[in-house]
Amino acid sequence: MVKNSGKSTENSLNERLAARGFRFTTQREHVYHVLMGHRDHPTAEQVFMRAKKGMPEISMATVYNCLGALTESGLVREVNVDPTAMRYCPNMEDHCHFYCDECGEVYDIDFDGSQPGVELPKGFQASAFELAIHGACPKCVKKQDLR
Amino acid sequence: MVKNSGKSTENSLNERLAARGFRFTTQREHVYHVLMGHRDHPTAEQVFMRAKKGMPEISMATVYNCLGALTESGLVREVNVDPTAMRYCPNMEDHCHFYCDECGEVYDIDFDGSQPGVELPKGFQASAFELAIHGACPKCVKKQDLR
DNA sequence: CTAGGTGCAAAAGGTTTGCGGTTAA
DNA sequence: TTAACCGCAAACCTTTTGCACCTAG
Repeated sequence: MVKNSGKSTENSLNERLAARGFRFTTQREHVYHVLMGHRDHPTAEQVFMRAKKGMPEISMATVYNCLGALTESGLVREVNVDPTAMRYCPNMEDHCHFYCDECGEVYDIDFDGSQPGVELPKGFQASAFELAIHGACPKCVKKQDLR
Repeated sequence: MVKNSGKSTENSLNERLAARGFRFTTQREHVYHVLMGHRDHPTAEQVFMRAKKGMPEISMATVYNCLGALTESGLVREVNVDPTAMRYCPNMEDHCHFYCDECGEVYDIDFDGSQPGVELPKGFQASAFELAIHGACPKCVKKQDLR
Protein backbone atom coordinates (compact mmCIF):
# COMPACT_ATOMS: atom_id res chain seq x y z
CA MET A 1 0.00 0.00 0.00
CA VAL A 2 1.31 3.44 -0.93
CA LYS A 3 1.42 5.86 1.95
CA ASN A 4 0.99 9.56 1.24
CA SER A 5 1.89 12.42 3.55
CA GLY A 6 -1.10 14.32 4.92
CA LYS A 7 -0.15 17.33 2.83
CA SER A 8 -0.05 15.57 -0.52
CA THR A 9 -3.34 13.84 0.24
CA GLU A 10 -4.92 17.18 0.95
CA ASN A 11 -3.53 18.63 -2.29
CA SER A 12 -4.70 15.78 -4.48
CA LEU A 13 -8.08 15.84 -2.77
CA ASN A 14 -8.34 19.57 -3.40
CA GLU A 15 -7.36 19.12 -7.05
CA ARG A 16 -9.77 16.26 -7.67
CA LEU A 17 -12.63 18.21 -6.15
CA ALA A 18 -11.72 21.42 -7.98
CA ALA A 19 -11.53 19.54 -11.29
CA ARG A 20 -15.23 18.83 -10.91
CA GLY A 21 -16.10 22.31 -9.66
CA PHE A 22 -16.41 21.31 -6.01
CA ARG A 23 -14.97 23.36 -3.18
CA PHE A 24 -12.49 21.93 -0.72
CA THR A 25 -14.11 21.95 2.73
CA THR A 26 -13.05 20.59 6.09
CA GLN A 27 -16.14 18.34 6.07
CA ARG A 28 -15.26 16.77 2.72
CA GLU A 29 -11.67 16.24 3.83
CA HIS A 30 -12.89 14.66 7.04
CA VAL A 31 -15.41 12.36 5.34
CA TYR A 32 -12.73 11.37 2.85
CA HIS A 33 -10.31 10.39 5.60
CA VAL A 34 -13.04 8.58 7.50
CA LEU A 35 -13.71 6.47 4.42
CA MET A 36 -10.02 5.82 3.78
CA GLY A 37 -9.59 4.74 7.40
CA HIS A 38 -11.34 1.39 6.85
CA ARG A 39 -11.23 -1.00 3.92
CA ASP A 40 -14.91 -1.81 4.16
CA HIS A 41 -18.22 -0.70 2.65
CA PRO A 42 -20.08 1.54 5.09
CA THR A 43 -23.56 2.90 4.58
CA ALA A 44 -24.07 6.66 4.74
CA GLU A 45 -25.33 6.16 8.28
CA GLN A 46 -22.12 4.37 9.27
CA VAL A 47 -19.99 7.07 7.65
CA PHE A 48 -22.02 9.61 9.61
CA MET A 49 -21.39 7.82 12.91
CA ARG A 50 -17.66 7.52 12.25
CA ALA A 51 -17.41 11.11 11.04
CA LYS A 52 -19.07 12.41 14.19
CA LYS A 53 -16.22 11.10 16.33
CA GLY A 54 -13.82 13.71 14.99
CA MET A 55 -16.44 16.29 14.00
CA PRO A 56 -19.44 16.11 16.33
CA GLU A 57 -21.44 18.90 14.62
CA ILE A 58 -21.45 17.29 11.16
CA SER A 59 -24.93 16.54 9.82
CA MET A 60 -26.35 13.67 7.83
CA ALA A 61 -27.20 16.05 4.95
CA THR A 62 -23.55 17.09 4.80
CA VAL A 63 -22.40 13.48 4.82
CA TYR A 64 -24.62 12.80 1.81
CA ASN A 65 -23.33 15.96 0.14
CA CYS A 66 -19.70 14.96 0.78
CA LEU A 67 -20.24 11.40 -0.41
CA GLY A 68 -21.81 12.76 -3.59
CA ALA A 69 -18.92 15.16 -4.22
CA LEU A 70 -16.29 12.49 -3.52
CA THR A 71 -18.09 10.02 -5.78
CA GLU A 72 -18.40 12.49 -8.64
CA SER A 73 -14.73 13.38 -8.22
CA GLY A 74 -13.76 9.74 -8.63
CA LEU A 75 -12.26 9.43 -5.15
CA VAL A 76 -14.80 6.93 -3.87
CA ARG A 77 -17.19 4.38 -5.40
CA GLU A 78 -20.87 3.96 -4.78
CA VAL A 79 -21.71 0.28 -4.45
CA ASN A 80 -25.32 -0.60 -5.10
CA VAL A 81 -25.28 -4.21 -3.95
CA ASP A 82 -27.19 -4.03 -0.66
CA PRO A 83 -30.93 -3.71 -1.34
CA THR A 84 -31.43 -1.80 1.91
CA ALA A 85 -28.90 1.02 1.48
CA MET A 86 -26.15 2.41 -0.73
CA ARG A 87 -22.63 1.41 0.29
CA TYR A 88 -19.46 3.46 -0.21
CA CYS A 89 -16.15 1.89 -1.18
CA PRO A 90 -12.73 3.55 -0.80
CA ASN A 91 -11.06 0.95 -3.02
CA MET A 92 -10.87 2.41 -6.53
CA GLU A 93 -9.02 -0.55 -8.04
CA ASP A 94 -10.93 -2.77 -10.46
CA HIS A 95 -12.83 -5.32 -8.44
CA CYS A 96 -16.34 -6.56 -7.77
CA HIS A 97 -18.44 -7.16 -4.70
CA PHE A 98 -19.87 -10.09 -2.83
CA TYR A 99 -23.01 -9.46 -0.80
CA CYS A 100 -23.87 -11.98 1.90
CA ASP A 101 -27.65 -12.40 1.86
CA GLU A 102 -27.46 -13.88 5.38
CA CYS A 103 -25.59 -11.20 7.32
CA GLY A 104 -25.52 -8.28 4.88
CA GLU A 105 -21.73 -8.01 4.82
CA VAL A 106 -20.04 -6.75 1.64
CA TYR A 107 -16.66 -8.12 0.49
CA ASP A 108 -14.24 -6.96 -2.19
CA ILE A 109 -13.54 -9.68 -4.76
CA ASP A 110 -10.62 -9.31 -7.17
CA PHE A 111 -10.90 -9.97 -10.86
CA ASP A 112 -8.23 -12.58 -11.52
CA GLY A 113 -7.11 -10.99 -14.77
CA SER A 114 -10.44 -11.44 -16.55
CA GLN A 115 -12.88 -8.56 -16.28
CA PRO A 116 -16.30 -9.32 -17.72
CA GLY A 117 -16.50 -8.17 -21.33
CA VAL A 118 -19.96 -7.50 -22.68
CA GLU A 119 -20.66 -6.07 -26.10
CA LEU A 120 -23.22 -3.27 -25.83
CA PRO A 121 -25.72 -2.74 -28.66
CA LYS A 122 -25.12 0.29 -30.90
CA GLY A 123 -25.88 3.64 -29.34
CA PHE A 124 -25.27 2.76 -25.70
CA GLN A 125 -22.51 4.65 -23.89
CA ALA A 126 -21.19 2.91 -20.79
CA SER A 127 -19.61 4.91 -17.99
CA ALA A 128 -19.17 2.21 -15.38
CA PHE A 129 -20.04 -1.37 -14.60
CA GLU A 130 -20.57 -3.23 -11.38
CA LEU A 131 -20.52 -6.97 -10.89
CA ALA A 132 -22.37 -8.03 -7.75
CA ILE A 133 -22.29 -11.60 -6.48
CA HIS A 134 -24.90 -12.75 -4.00
CA GLY A 135 -24.67 -15.72 -1.69
CA ALA A 136 -23.37 -16.75 1.71
CA CYS A 137 -20.02 -15.60 3.12
CA PRO A 138 -17.63 -18.06 4.82
CA LYS A 139 -18.86 -17.16 8.30
CA CYS A 140 -22.49 -17.77 7.38
CA VAL A 141 -21.70 -20.96 5.46
CA LYS A 142 -20.13 -22.33 8.65
CA LYS A 143 -23.17 -21.38 10.71
CA GLN A 144 -25.45 -23.17 8.22
CA ASP A 145 -23.27 -26.31 8.29
CA LEU A 146 -23.69 -26.57 12.07
CA ARG A 147 -27.46 -26.99 11.78
CA MET B 1 -41.22 -16.81 -27.70
CA VAL B 2 -42.86 -19.96 -26.42
CA LYS B 3 -46.56 -19.58 -25.71
CA ASN B 4 -48.17 -21.69 -23.02
CA SER B 5 -51.85 -22.35 -22.58
CA GLY B 6 -53.41 -20.62 -19.59
CA LYS B 7 -53.88 -23.98 -17.89
CA SER B 8 -50.31 -25.17 -18.15
CA THR B 9 -49.02 -21.77 -16.99
CA GLU B 10 -51.25 -22.00 -13.96
CA ASN B 11 -50.04 -25.50 -13.20
CA SER B 12 -46.35 -24.68 -13.46
CA LEU B 13 -46.90 -21.55 -11.42
CA ASN B 14 -48.70 -23.57 -8.76
CA GLU B 15 -45.91 -26.16 -8.71
CA ARG B 16 -43.12 -23.63 -8.50
CA LEU B 17 -44.83 -21.85 -5.63
CA ALA B 18 -45.67 -25.09 -3.82
CA ALA B 19 -42.07 -26.26 -4.16
CA ARG B 20 -41.07 -23.36 -1.96
CA GLY B 21 -43.99 -23.75 0.43
CA PHE B 22 -46.00 -20.87 -0.98
CA ARG B 23 -49.73 -21.06 -1.62
CA PHE B 24 -51.23 -20.48 -5.02
CA THR B 25 -53.45 -17.40 -4.78
CA THR B 26 -55.33 -15.39 -7.36
CA GLN B 27 -53.24 -12.35 -6.43
CA ARG B 28 -49.95 -14.15 -7.07
CA GLU B 29 -51.24 -15.48 -10.36
CA HIS B 30 -52.38 -12.03 -11.36
CA VAL B 31 -49.11 -10.32 -10.42
CA TYR B 32 -47.23 -13.03 -12.29
CA HIS B 33 -49.24 -12.45 -15.45
CA VAL B 34 -48.92 -8.69 -15.08
CA LEU B 35 -45.14 -9.09 -15.01
CA MET B 36 -45.10 -11.48 -17.95
CA GLY B 37 -47.23 -9.06 -19.96
CA HIS B 38 -44.33 -6.64 -20.56
CA ARG B 39 -40.67 -7.31 -21.26
CA ASP B 40 -39.51 -4.44 -19.10
CA HIS B 41 -38.31 -3.79 -15.55
CA PRO B 42 -41.10 -2.25 -13.52
CA THR B 43 -40.79 -1.01 -9.96
CA ALA B 44 -43.15 -2.44 -7.34
CA GLU B 45 -45.19 0.74 -7.71
CA GLN B 46 -45.54 0.16 -11.47
CA VAL B 47 -46.51 -3.47 -10.93
CA PHE B 48 -49.09 -2.24 -8.44
CA MET B 49 -50.60 0.21 -10.94
CA ARG B 50 -50.75 -2.40 -13.69
CA ALA B 51 -52.15 -5.03 -11.33
CA LYS B 52 -54.95 -2.73 -10.21
CA LYS B 53 -56.36 -2.60 -13.73
CA GLY B 54 -57.53 -6.21 -13.54
CA MET B 55 -57.80 -6.41 -9.74
CA PRO B 56 -58.77 -3.01 -8.32
CA GLU B 57 -58.79 -4.13 -4.67
CA ILE B 58 -55.19 -5.40 -4.63
CA SER B 59 -52.93 -3.63 -2.15
CA MET B 60 -49.32 -2.53 -2.27
CA ALA B 61 -48.47 -4.88 0.63
CA THR B 62 -49.82 -7.79 -1.37
CA VAL B 63 -47.84 -6.76 -4.43
CA TYR B 64 -44.66 -6.82 -2.35
CA ASN B 65 -45.69 -10.18 -0.90
CA CYS B 66 -46.36 -11.62 -4.36
CA LEU B 67 -43.13 -10.26 -5.80
CA GLY B 68 -41.24 -11.83 -2.91
CA ALA B 69 -42.92 -15.20 -3.39
CA LEU B 70 -42.38 -15.15 -7.15
CA THR B 71 -38.73 -14.16 -6.71
CA GLU B 72 -38.07 -16.89 -4.14
CA SER B 73 -39.78 -19.39 -6.43
CA GLY B 74 -37.41 -18.47 -9.25
CA LEU B 75 -40.15 -17.20 -11.54
CA VAL B 76 -38.98 -13.60 -11.57
CA ARG B 77 -35.70 -11.77 -10.92
CA GLU B 78 -35.06 -8.85 -8.62
CA VAL B 79 -32.83 -6.33 -10.35
CA ASN B 80 -30.96 -4.02 -8.04
CA VAL B 81 -29.56 -1.59 -10.60
CA ASP B 82 -31.70 1.50 -10.02
CA PRO B 83 -30.55 3.31 -6.86
CA THR B 84 -34.06 4.65 -6.27
CA ALA B 85 -36.08 1.42 -6.31
CA MET B 86 -35.92 -2.33 -6.85
CA ARG B 87 -36.87 -3.46 -10.36
CA TYR B 88 -38.50 -6.76 -11.30
CA CYS B 89 -37.53 -8.67 -14.42
CA PRO B 90 -39.64 -11.42 -16.03
CA ASN B 91 -36.74 -12.54 -18.24
CA MET B 92 -35.08 -15.48 -16.48
CA GLU B 93 -32.53 -16.11 -19.23
CA ASP B 94 -28.89 -15.28 -18.51
CA HIS B 95 -28.38 -11.62 -19.23
CA CYS B 96 -27.28 -8.39 -17.59
CA HIS B 97 -28.73 -4.91 -17.26
CA PHE B 98 -27.97 -1.45 -18.51
CA TYR B 99 -29.16 1.44 -16.38
CA CYS B 100 -29.41 4.84 -18.03
CA ASP B 101 -28.26 7.41 -15.48
CA GLU B 102 -30.00 10.13 -17.50
CA CYS B 103 -33.56 8.81 -17.81
CA GLY B 104 -33.56 5.87 -15.40
CA GLU B 105 -34.58 3.31 -18.02
CA VAL B 106 -33.36 -0.29 -17.62
CA TYR B 107 -32.43 -2.43 -20.64
CA ASP B 108 -31.69 -6.14 -20.95
CA ILE B 109 -28.25 -6.81 -22.40
CA ASP B 110 -27.37 -10.27 -23.67
CA PHE B 111 -24.14 -12.01 -22.85
CA ASP B 112 -22.64 -12.81 -26.23
CA GLY B 113 -21.51 -16.26 -25.19
CA SER B 114 -19.14 -15.05 -22.48
CA GLN B 115 -20.54 -14.74 -18.99
CA PRO B 116 -18.21 -13.09 -16.53
CA GLY B 117 -16.21 -15.73 -14.67
CA VAL B 118 -14.81 -14.70 -11.31
CA GLU B 119 -13.02 -17.05 -8.95
CA LEU B 120 -14.37 -16.64 -5.42
CA PRO B 121 -12.04 -17.05 -2.45
CA LYS B 122 -12.43 -20.27 -0.44
CA GLY B 123 -15.52 -20.50 1.71
CA PHE B 124 -17.80 -18.22 -0.29
CA GLN B 125 -20.97 -19.76 -1.72
CA ALA B 126 -22.48 -17.84 -4.63
CA SER B 127 -26.19 -18.10 -5.37
CA ALA B 128 -26.53 -15.46 -8.07
CA PHE B 129 -24.64 -12.72 -9.79
CA GLU B 130 -25.74 -9.52 -11.43
CA LEU B 131 -23.76 -7.43 -13.88
CA ALA B 132 -25.01 -3.85 -14.01
CA ILE B 133 -23.75 -1.39 -16.61
CA HIS B 134 -24.29 2.32 -16.07
CA GLY B 135 -24.21 5.01 -18.72
CA ALA B 136 -26.40 6.74 -21.25
CA CYS B 137 -28.93 4.92 -23.42
CA PRO B 138 -29.22 5.64 -27.17
CA LYS B 139 -32.12 8.08 -26.68
CA CYS B 140 -30.21 10.11 -24.11
CA VAL B 141 -26.96 10.01 -26.11
CA LYS B 142 -28.87 11.62 -28.99
CA LYS B 143 -30.30 14.31 -26.73
CA GLN B 144 -26.80 15.12 -25.45
CA ASP B 145 -25.41 15.33 -28.98
CA LEU B 146 -28.00 17.98 -29.91
CA ARG B 147 -26.63 20.40 -27.30
C1' DC C 1 -18.18 39.73 -2.46
C1' DT C 2 -20.95 35.70 -3.64
C1' DA C 3 -21.81 31.13 -5.26
C1' DG C 4 -21.54 27.12 -3.06
C1' DG C 5 -21.57 24.48 1.35
C1' DT C 6 -23.22 23.50 6.07
C1' DG C 7 -26.59 22.24 9.73
C1' DC C 8 -31.14 21.59 11.05
C1' DA C 9 -35.60 20.01 10.54
C1' DA C 10 -39.13 18.52 7.74
C1' DA C 11 -40.59 15.93 3.76
C1' DA C 12 -40.40 12.53 0.40
C1' DG C 13 -39.99 8.16 -1.45
C1' DG C 14 -39.67 2.94 -1.03
C1' DT C 15 -40.49 -0.93 1.81
C1' DT C 16 -42.08 -3.38 5.99
C1' DT C 17 -45.15 -4.48 9.70
C1' DG C 18 -49.27 -5.20 12.74
C1' DC C 19 -53.80 -6.59 12.77
C1' DG C 20 -58.53 -8.24 11.89
C1' DG C 21 -60.78 -10.72 8.46
C1' DT C 22 -60.37 -14.30 4.54
C1' DT C 23 -58.97 -18.48 2.03
C1' DA C 24 -56.15 -22.40 0.06
C1' DA C 25 -55.02 -26.90 1.20
C1' DT D 1 -59.74 -26.71 10.34
C1' DT D 2 -55.93 -23.67 10.37
C1' DA D 3 -51.71 -21.71 8.88
C1' DA D 4 -50.94 -18.76 5.31
C1' DC D 5 -52.49 -14.77 2.94
C1' DC D 6 -55.05 -10.42 2.01
C1' DG D 7 -56.14 -5.42 2.52
C1' DC D 8 -55.60 -1.43 5.11
C1' DA D 9 -53.06 1.84 7.62
C1' DA D 10 -49.32 3.09 10.19
C1' DA D 11 -44.49 2.75 10.86
C1' DC D 12 -39.80 2.57 9.34
C1' DC D 13 -35.59 3.82 7.05
C1' DT D 14 -32.90 5.88 3.63
C1' DT D 15 -32.34 9.86 1.04
C1' DT D 16 -33.68 14.57 -0.43
C1' DT D 17 -35.05 19.30 0.16
C1' DG D 18 -35.87 24.13 1.96
C1' DC D 19 -33.95 27.63 4.45
C1' DA D 20 -30.98 30.68 7.25
C1' DC D 21 -26.29 31.11 8.20
C1' DC D 22 -21.42 30.55 6.94
C1' DT D 23 -17.10 30.24 4.12
C1' DA D 24 -13.83 29.11 0.27
C1' DG D 25 -12.14 31.25 -3.61
